Amino acid sequence: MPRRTNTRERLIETAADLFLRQGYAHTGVNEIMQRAQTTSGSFYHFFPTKEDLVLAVVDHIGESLDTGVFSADLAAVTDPVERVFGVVDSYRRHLADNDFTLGSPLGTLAAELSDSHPQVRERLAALFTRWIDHMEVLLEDAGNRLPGDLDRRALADFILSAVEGAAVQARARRSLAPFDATAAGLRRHLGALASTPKAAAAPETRPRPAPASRSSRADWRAW
Amino acid sequence: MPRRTNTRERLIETAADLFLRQGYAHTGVNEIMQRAQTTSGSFYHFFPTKEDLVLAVVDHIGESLDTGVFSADLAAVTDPVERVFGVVDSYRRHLADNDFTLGSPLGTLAAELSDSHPQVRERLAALFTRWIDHMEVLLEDAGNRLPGDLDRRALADFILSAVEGAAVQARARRSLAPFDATAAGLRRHLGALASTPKAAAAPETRPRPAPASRSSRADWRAW
DNA sequence: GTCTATACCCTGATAGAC
DNA sequence: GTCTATCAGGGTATAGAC
Repeated sequence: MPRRTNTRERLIETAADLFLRQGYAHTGVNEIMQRAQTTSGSFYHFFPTKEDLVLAVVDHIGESLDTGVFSADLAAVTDPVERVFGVVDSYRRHLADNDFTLGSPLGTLAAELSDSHPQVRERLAALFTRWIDHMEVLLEDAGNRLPGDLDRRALADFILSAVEGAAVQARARRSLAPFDATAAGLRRHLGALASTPKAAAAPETRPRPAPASRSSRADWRAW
Repeated sequence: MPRRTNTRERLIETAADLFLRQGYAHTGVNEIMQRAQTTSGSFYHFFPTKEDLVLAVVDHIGESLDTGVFSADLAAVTDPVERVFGVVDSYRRHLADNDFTLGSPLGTLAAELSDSHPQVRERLAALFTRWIDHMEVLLEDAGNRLPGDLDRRALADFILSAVEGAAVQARARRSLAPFDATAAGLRRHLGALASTPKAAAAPETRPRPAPASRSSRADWRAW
């Protein structure tokens, strides 16, 4: 008895999981179809080609950025700088909860497909930019706790690089140690930047949408 | 007239180039053989399986770490902290010289193969560790220019994460801007750590092997 | 929208002469 | 150590009934 309502979503989520685990090229459409409990007819009804599927996967990851990592658990944290580390911690949980079998969605796909699949690369580049946009807002929100002349966008680039690299390193070494060392480095870095605290100025708070009901553990598949 | 002396090396170098460009799974042994000007008989004489080849590629990258990135151009720089940024800059040149078609050797292979190819993952993990070992030595060499209680190994982890992540990001965005922002972040970070300069103490110098003759531009294939 | 059956190619790998 | 010829299997994708 085939589920007939959400086949497309099942395919996308199944593919996302497999692509992040084993890579795009190493994952056959047959495997995707089997795990998603569908057949060839359905698959190619929704996705004319395998590349169309990975594009949909990237879009799916993009949607998940806003609804998951950027808001879910993090909405509860009011301090903008702490929200930065909320994002960092969501990467950490992603690694630990899956026992290092899943890489960072953006970084993993980017590493494999940046050169050979231009359309994928473009969309991933756009998502990296959105990640930085979001981070920049948080750093802006930190207001006078960071130096006024600080290039917040460059700092966001730096944070993204550190987190993505930490994820790759942690996965290869199967250890959270390099990730934690990286996170500690970022903390020290932001701490040093804020080393001229304006007499512990009250943390900036902007009106924020009410936190959505959230699961106790944010995992990236549930983004 | 077949070259009969260095077929094995040609195969390894050709494969390394292709794996870093397009990925391991996306690169067929046929393509490798053609580009290396060899045939199936030779290939399987040296490498019983495709995975044996990628293991050899990883070992090759490992050798190149010492002979290339870690020593070539950098041996000329005496200041240990500047040598750290010499390594960072070798990543930058690697990206720019190849117009973002090649990723970081360690990070690219790790991202694709960490979960599906345990042996590859193990060797890459060992190389990451060696990278950090090397970096740690440089940071030790910096002596009293860095705080005595600073965890130099953790700092090395942080630097590696930042550089690897910056490479992925730069490749996806086809821009050096995120890389440069990351490098600038690292500079600021090390600068802040050394913000208590012991009245500009004379830079530590340790006896160092004479710099080998070096090409004007260090590219990773020539590691 | 989903099913079955299948085309067709390219993949990694082998055999055996030279 | 290198060559040519070839295999078996899995890869993506298609056709057409329901």
